[in-house]
Amino acid sequence: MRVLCVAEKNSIAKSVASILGGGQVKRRDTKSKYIKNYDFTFDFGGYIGTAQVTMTSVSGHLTEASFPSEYNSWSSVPQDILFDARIVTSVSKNANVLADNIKKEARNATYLYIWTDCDREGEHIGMEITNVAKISNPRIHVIRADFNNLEKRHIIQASKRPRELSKDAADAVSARIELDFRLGAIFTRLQTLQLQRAFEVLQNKVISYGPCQFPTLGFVVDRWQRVEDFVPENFWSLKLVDKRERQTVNFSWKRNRVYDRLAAILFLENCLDAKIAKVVKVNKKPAKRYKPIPLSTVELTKMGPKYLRLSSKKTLELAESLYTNGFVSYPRTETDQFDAGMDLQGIIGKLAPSEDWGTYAQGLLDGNYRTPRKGKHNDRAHPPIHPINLVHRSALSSQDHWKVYELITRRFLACCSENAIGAETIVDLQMGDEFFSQKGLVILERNYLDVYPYDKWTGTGQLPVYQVNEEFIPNVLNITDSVTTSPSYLTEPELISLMDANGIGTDATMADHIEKVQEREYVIKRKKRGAATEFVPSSLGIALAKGYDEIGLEWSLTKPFLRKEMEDQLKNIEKGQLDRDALVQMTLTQFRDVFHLTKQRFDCLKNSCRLYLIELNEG
DNA sequence: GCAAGGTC
Repeated sequence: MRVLCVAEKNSIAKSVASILGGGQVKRRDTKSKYIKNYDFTFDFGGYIGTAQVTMTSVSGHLTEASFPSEYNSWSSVPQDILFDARIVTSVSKNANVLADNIKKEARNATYLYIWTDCDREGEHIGMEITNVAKISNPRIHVIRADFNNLEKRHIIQASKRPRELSKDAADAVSARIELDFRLGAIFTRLQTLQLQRAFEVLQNKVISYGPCQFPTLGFVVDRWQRVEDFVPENFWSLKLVDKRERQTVNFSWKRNRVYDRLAAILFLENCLDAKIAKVVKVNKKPAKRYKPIPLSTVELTKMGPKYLRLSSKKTLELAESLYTNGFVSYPRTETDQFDAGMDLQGIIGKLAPSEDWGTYAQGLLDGNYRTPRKGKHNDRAHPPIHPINLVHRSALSSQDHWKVYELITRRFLACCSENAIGAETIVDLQMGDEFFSQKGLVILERNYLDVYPYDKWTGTGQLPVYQVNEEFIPNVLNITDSVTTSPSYLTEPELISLMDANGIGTDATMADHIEKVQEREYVIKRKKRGAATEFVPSSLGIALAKGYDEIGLEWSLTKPFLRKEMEDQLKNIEKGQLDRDALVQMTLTQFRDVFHLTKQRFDCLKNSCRLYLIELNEG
């Protein structure tokens, strides 16, 4: 009996082989330097029993979609033909050696045991592997492992309880692949050809459309528009100052601000008439600053730009490099909760010899350890990102590698710590009919803050003593006038939050889309004052967004709704509630209308480009 | 020369 096991990536193949094979695993090289074949014997029990096992892997998707070559010419093929042109699915160039490996290893196997990640893409990759294996062995039996972590007991259990691949999940992915491919090609060709023809400055540019890149651009343009539309407004506020015990206490007005000067004067007069302020409430309560939740990919890609001066893309790349070198766990995960079974203190133990956070880690082991908080996500495939091994900064290839490793490690230690604890005093005053209040915060125990410099919690200090019902005459009582400040342009973490909330891209691809809109010169990253960066749309980016708005589609292509709707429907396919072909046809019908209207009203895009690329640029 | 999603 021979069983061929295939995982989504080498790291899983290696781990699973070492669990199932015990110490008796033989490693064979393949023609790919990333992929190995692992041979061992294992008793699967049940109908398979003891078998000779080869465990190998692919490296993500094996195949890619393309049109037959007669559709290659942009200029001679009308774009709308691509709505129903045949799509050829073939093994992608760099996956050929992997496909050959599977064909060869499948030849003498009775079972093909799929060990891809248990998510939607993993089911599809499983189908791709199946199709390739059946070329050399049409009779091979296909089963699939149901696993969501690499704990020994769990993996052994999964090996004895296979299930079938989910056709529904794979169908959802295949719908996504077809739609993204067709629509990307159709609208990219349309926009590029028409705009290149009309504008000299665009002649060498590809004006791509993508269902993720366009909404990404849209978010940047929306914020830019809000900044453009901003009109400063005057507002007025009451200021009440009390001086006692050599402290100056600024009370803030409960109404915060009013936009009418006369109103402010009336409120002030009401206070002045009362002459004295009365303490109506003194509330002392414990205050807490919660430690962070375990680190997911989305959160990591936000922290890079925010705290490390690295782009989201670069942050993820560095984390991947740390992962392949065995320093941190798998960096592409939605999970922000640790499974109860994980030995977190064991990891802390490995971190304890460090000269950077060793003392802190030892403190956790000596009694300060607290169970991490749980976030709301669990992809049932990977744990939150955490350190695997201690590494010295001199052993890493760059300072940036160290910055990311340090962030992941400090985040992990913070997760295993106690919340920061403080004491808060809130004093409420009444003067006439108006109310004022001030808060004093004293930090009592910093706890996780000691190892986690990315969080700041600054105490405002102790307030002087106030007694309830005490009355006093304020030292200062007057009106302040100010002007509202403009919103700021979108930052990278804000953009990622918007993409995340609207289902644009996946955790691992958001950074790519952000990179892509810059590469296409739709969006420009620029430095704010200080270290931070912000995104502004280019003239071309604005022109595209405005132009599509003008066309008057029900949902503009630069808005996130279309993608969000598609995501929801993919979930329905996954649940078996919607047919794959039905969704594809429905969506293509919808986009045929979008295409014809866009083509018919293409002048909107041209006019918009003329305005933003030429006229406004000349001024 | 087109997309987005895996992965190294």
